[in-house]
Amino acid sequence: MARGTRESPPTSIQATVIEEMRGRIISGAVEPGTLLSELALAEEYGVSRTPVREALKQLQTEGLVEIRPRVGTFVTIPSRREITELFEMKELLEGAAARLLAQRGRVPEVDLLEANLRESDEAVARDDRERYAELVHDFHDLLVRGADNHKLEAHYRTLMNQLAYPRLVMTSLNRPGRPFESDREHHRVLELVLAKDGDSAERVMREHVRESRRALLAGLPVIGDGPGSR
Amino acid sequence: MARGTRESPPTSIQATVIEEMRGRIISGAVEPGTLLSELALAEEYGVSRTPVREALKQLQTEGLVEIRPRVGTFVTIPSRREITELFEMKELLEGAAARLLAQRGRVPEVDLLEANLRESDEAVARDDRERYAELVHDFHDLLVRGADNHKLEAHYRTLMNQLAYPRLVMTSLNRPGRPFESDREHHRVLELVLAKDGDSAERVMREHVRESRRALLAGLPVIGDGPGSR
DNA sequence: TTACGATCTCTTGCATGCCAGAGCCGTAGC
DNA sequence: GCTACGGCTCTGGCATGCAAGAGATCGTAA
Repeated sequence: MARGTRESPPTSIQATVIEEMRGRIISGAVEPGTLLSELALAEEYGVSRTPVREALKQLQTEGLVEIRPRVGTFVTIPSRREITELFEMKELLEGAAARLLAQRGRVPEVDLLEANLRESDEAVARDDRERYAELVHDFHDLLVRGADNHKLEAHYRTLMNQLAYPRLVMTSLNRPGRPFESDREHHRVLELVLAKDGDSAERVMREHVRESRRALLAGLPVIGDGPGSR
Repeated sequence: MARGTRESPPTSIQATVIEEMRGRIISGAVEPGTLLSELALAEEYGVSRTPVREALKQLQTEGLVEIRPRVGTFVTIPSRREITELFEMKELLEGAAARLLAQRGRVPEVDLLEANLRESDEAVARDDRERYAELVHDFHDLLVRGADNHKLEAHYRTLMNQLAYPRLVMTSLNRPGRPFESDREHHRVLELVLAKDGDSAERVMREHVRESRRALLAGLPVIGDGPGSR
């Protein structure tokens, strides 16, 4: 599954290729639909096709590329349906994370979340959307980590990679008033977590995800449906 | 992701190996901890190491095997912690599936679920635990499919494969009275789905999963903690 | 001008060979 | 008897070469 961090010592070639390519895809450095030739990548990285091939195969299972046998490997173009599904999963998993975190009580992640919100308030106050986007990312990341369920975390990361989320956050934050609302919603969630009210924390977190999705899709150009909407 | 079914025409060698090995692992035909040598498997299937290697790599991302570089590939031994996490995810995803299904209204899967419960009642009545175990599996499968969210379904399948669930179901059903309770809980869930009460369907489904987990762990021998509990 | 077809090129799938790291086992020294 | 060391064997990591399928392209014929 998506291991965004960790493991620097046993840097096998394919692990390097995986991280590199994953970074390019989720950052948008390579456009969806782009052909990723094994040979071209191998030459670019100065390695043989084998590790590249294995890296692409893993990225396929992560849903980031699509390997069409004997044709080519392409950066996945998410269909509208898939995006909807991904947001459903985001809502689901983050909601669950909020619940689990609330059940755990005061753990280090909660302190970090409080610090995050303090800085978020400042960023919103001075309308620093760039910085606030980072803080939003950190907030959600901390929440999921705080749930202390590695499976949940791994699957969450995989799904968010498919959304290429970092690119999208800015879109939603550019809507007037959205940063302020977002920040307030974060506060409500954390309050409920501190109150150890798992049920409510989950519910409010879900609402927050739905709101952010709405804000995002409203500011997004229409995306052509990919071929794979069944 | 785990594609349990589909895709017979483009049967590449590695796809064959993946399905075969996955089947062996989740059915318990190979013990957890077993060494899976690339060379041995290649000879067994009469192919070269390459497709075997790629198959094992995919099974690793599915969490079914663990590749220790330069050492060997082993069937994953889930730690107690991982099992707990997997059940948390099961509760989460099946609960969400129940909610989503309830929102969809009367779809074909609902009819199939009703048929499933009719047969389940009979199986329980005549104490046919073998058959009832199958029906339980179908029930949960239908529920998740009925949620009509491919991402949810794919991740659910992956997680359940890690649990090697089919092997476990019988354990819980051997507890006196458990089949009857289980069947009744299924009925309650479906009733709420039919009433389109998503909130309650999710809540009851979660309770059901927790109950089945309890029944299962109670009848299970203590498993030694794997090394990989971080 | 258009439609069809052969060919040609690019793609991945698979086989094979070599290499380095890890672990094991036997042996030698204490 | 115990410990430490050295080689041996097994493991996967990687490089490379060939084959087959898919798609584009260009020429030819209607």
